[in-house]
Amino acid sequence: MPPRTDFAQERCPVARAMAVLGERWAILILREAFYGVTRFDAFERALGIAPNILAARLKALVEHGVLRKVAVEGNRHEYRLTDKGREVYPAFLALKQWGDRWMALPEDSPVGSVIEVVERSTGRPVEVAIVPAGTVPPMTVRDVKALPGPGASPALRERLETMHKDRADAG
Amino acid sequence: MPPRTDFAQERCPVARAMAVLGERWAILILREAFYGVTRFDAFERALGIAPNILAARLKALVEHGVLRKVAVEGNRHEYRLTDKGREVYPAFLALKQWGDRWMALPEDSPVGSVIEVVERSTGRPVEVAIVPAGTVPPMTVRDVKALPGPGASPALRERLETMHKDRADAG
DNA sequence: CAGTATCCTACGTGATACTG
DNA sequence: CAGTATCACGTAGGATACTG
Repeated sequence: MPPRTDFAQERCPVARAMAVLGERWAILILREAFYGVTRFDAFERALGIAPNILAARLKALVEHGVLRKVAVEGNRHEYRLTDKGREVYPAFLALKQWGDRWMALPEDSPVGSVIEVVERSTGRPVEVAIVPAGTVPPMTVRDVKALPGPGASPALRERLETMHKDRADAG
Repeated sequence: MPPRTDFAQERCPVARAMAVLGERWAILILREAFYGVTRFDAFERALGIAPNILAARLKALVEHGVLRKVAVEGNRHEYRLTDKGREVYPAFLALKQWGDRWMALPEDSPVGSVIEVVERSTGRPVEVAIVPAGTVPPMTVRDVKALPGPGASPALRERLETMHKDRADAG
């Protein structure tokens, strides 16, 4: 039986990226990580994912160097973003932008997206764009903040608020 | 058996995006489309994908409105990018950038990436960046050109050249 | 709290052969 | 050329129960 082609060995960097990020849950786990989640059970509840598959996905992400597993007091662990993981953020944001624009559901609020991402220092909304290399100051996930957009549910609103409080910086 | 959770119904736009793009072959099919491929057998050869699965993936992409199937003379067809499909490009480029930086293989040329994307009008290399919304002129896949980078194989070089010749514009 | 351990199923994938 | 038709397989995903 031919094993499915291993994209990690492909020449194309996008194929290799998808070997890590293309798995259905990977990006959603990273989404939570970007929003500040670090603990197993927090991922579990936020995603509604079975613990066995969450464990498998986290393990894969750690093996790929996107997250690191850090022991904290009392055999607890935290899953923290690495630099490699943090740099997924532009791709993530690009996907969010595309999803907002092109994958809206009929029942979605017409007024706007569920989450708005703004520059942390100025509060201005940000976007992902193709630009001539080196012409704009680099901005990372650390420079931005997720705010509840017009379409956000009360539950999401609360989640985002508690997050910003907890956030000591999960570097 | 509970069907796997349908990401297309999720609240998160990224989840919905991944319902379409997260499937392993989808992005690679789009890669070829971005590089100008439109015909079934051209996708088949470029990707080394089995015809049945290519057919299934193309069908899904058409259903999602990312490609359109256009009849041309002599029961031939072309798969052309829609606006929705073209706007995947920033996300694609972001993934390429990340793959180039973080998923390099040991045997990769240390000198640079296999494909370099440059602004069509000026020849300057481009990149994807997070910017304050509305501060840069929007650039699309039509404004850029893929060139063989330092690490490109002769075969790839030739593919890119013939592409740029063929390219009448697959809108 | 942070996972393992089982068991199960559907689907994405693959090879190959065939058709209008 | 542009696919469809079979058949088969592995594995991500899921439910649930259990452990240090």
